[in-house]
Amino acid sequence: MSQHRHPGAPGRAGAVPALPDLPEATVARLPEYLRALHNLAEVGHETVSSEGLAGAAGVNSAKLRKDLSQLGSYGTRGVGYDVALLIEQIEYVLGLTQRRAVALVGVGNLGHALAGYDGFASRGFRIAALLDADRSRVGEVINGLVVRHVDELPRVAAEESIAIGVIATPAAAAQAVADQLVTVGVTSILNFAPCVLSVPEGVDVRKVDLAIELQILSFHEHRKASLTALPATGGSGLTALPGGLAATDTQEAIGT
Amino acid sequence: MSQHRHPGAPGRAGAVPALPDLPEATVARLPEYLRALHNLAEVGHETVSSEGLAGAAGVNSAKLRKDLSQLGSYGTRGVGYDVALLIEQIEYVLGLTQRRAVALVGVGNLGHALAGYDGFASRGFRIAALLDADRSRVGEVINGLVVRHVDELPRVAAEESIAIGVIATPAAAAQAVADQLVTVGVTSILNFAPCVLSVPEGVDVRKVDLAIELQILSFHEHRKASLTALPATGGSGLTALPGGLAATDTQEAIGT
DNA sequence: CGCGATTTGTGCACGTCTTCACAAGCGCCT
DNA sequence: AGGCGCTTGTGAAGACGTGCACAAATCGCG
Ligand SMILES: NC(=O)c1ccc[n+]([C@@H]2O[C@H](COP(=O)([O-])OP(=O)(O)OC[C@H]3O[C@@H](n4cnc5c(N)ncnc54)[C@H](O)[C@@H]3O)[C@@H](O)[C@H]2O)c1
Ligand SMILES: NC(=O)c1ccc[n+]([C@@H]2O[C@H](COP(=O)([O-])OP(=O)(O)OC[C@H]3O[C@@H](n4cnc5c(N)ncnc54)[C@H](O)[C@@H]3O)[C@@H](O)[C@H]2O)c1
Repeated sequence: MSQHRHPGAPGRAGAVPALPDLPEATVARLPEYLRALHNLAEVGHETVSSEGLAGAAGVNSAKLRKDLSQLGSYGTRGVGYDVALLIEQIEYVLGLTQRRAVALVGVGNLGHALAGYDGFASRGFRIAALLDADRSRVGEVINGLVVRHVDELPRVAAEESIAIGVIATPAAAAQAVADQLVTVGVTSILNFAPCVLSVPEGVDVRKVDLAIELQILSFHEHRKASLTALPATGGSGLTALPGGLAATDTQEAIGT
Repeated sequence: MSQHRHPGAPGRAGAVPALPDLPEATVARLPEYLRALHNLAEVGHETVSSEGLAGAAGVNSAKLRKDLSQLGSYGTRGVGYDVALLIEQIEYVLGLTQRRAVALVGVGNLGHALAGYDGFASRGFRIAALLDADRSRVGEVINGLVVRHVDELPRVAAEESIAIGVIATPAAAAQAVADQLVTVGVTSILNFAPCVLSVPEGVDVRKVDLAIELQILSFHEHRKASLTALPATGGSGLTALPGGLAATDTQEAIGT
């Protein structure tokens, strides 16, 4: 019964965990499901239906079921999904069973905020190093970590096994930093600098650009403003649910 | 021929220039083109080919041309696009001809970084207010702006015309803040708190979740690692695709 | 004035993602 | 045991996004 052998969780595995080749869109949503599941677990839910979880994660329930079926997951018809098991499954697929080491390069305005952020630790990551080019910042201690000079990157990479590099330097320096990260073997980069990075094949880059998000919102504002002649749909009022559970799935959140 | 009236550039506008109904994917890329165009303009380029701009923005040139054609934009065959004109066009479509006012709620760790960020001002936005619930933070001056209590939101909204609300509070408070923003008429929200927001129809929400980005990267690390263990498959593998496309989801190798 | 070089704009085919709708499976109750 | 209500997993259809390949348009030059 509880002996559902899940595809490759640490305990047992046929041979190769055989990571299914998940669609990118699914991969991007798994972390959201995971967050929702942790919230549910905290409130004591042992199982959850696709409808319930979809609501908590802000997606369509059919999409959620398809996503979960993709990773060979196990729900029970008529009952739903086992929350704990599903957490374990998703964490395994996302590679969160090992706590990955993150190197943060650029400890300025934004870097400070990131360094002090506890969301890293609580979601499967560990800041292994803070690096900056400014010698006057080197030595500063943030959250128990000392800022080291970026030239020490090779040494740091040798000491710790850096899985992910985070770039929070000005755009002008970002490409150089990316090159350095790649040189020391980093194959995943999260870039906060507003610029395009060029990296060799096999290296993944994701970017976060605040201004782009705002500009997308601006576009929709503009569009909405130009439609003011249209009748408003019956305002249903806001649903204020206790933080954590959002039941209505009617939201305009724009994906990707 | 020049009869092409471009939608409504500053010069004058008939009335409402009927914003074309752009695909979301296109909207999401326009800001990237805009950034690249500004860079090009700074270096003195007066025109740019789709190939050139696509390179600078990190996308496929056919996609770029299709995007630009969507917004009825004008290139000149055999020449390319006029950089200044294109900037004007895109800024118009994105609604950046008016500098939009942003209210930032939650001036903590992250909020401080955002408040001190000059990327707002330089990309078409103006921080109109800093708000926090913690009375001990009220009165603090950041970057020339004073932190006000969140209860003053209605007054602030009346004074300034807030177009966009940015939420940088803990997740537990985010829904309540969103409700407050909606109440005072804000219809676009950028949410940094790791939670799903429930908002009435007509309100747009975009979210930025650092942990999700990291977890997506983690998945690809995991997948890459599980492939390294395997023998080279057939050997077709990675034979230096010249500038070809190896892009999986975000971006990978980009030639210039 | 016409020609060739260049580059845009787009028709088309293909792949990915979303959503609906429903059969199959499960547990509970009688 | 059997039936009933609930929920999953998935086939199929359609919407959406992508990239190729090429005709149409424009410029510069002889
Ligand atoms: N502050 C924000 O809220 C915010 C928001 C979105 C994006 N960003 C982007 O994030 C980046 C950082 O922003 P910021 O406000 O923290 O800037 P900042 O100037 O405060 O900090 C940049 C830091 O990077 C360091 N640095 C510069 N070159 C370096 C190099 N080659 N190697 C290592 N470190 C180097 C600097 O010494 C400095 O400490 C910028 O690209 C900015 O556009 C910032
Ligand atoms: N720090 C980061 O780098 C980072 C990165 C990604 C996401 N986040 C998220 O951003 C949010 C803020 O993070 P932080 O590190 O700045 O936290 P923080 O605790 O430092 O700051 C939160 C601020 O919000 C204020 N606040 C609380 N309730 C409020 C309310 N109802 N109305 C107005 N203000 C209120 C608090 O007084 C505090 O000043 C969190 O949800 C966090 O998960 C932070």
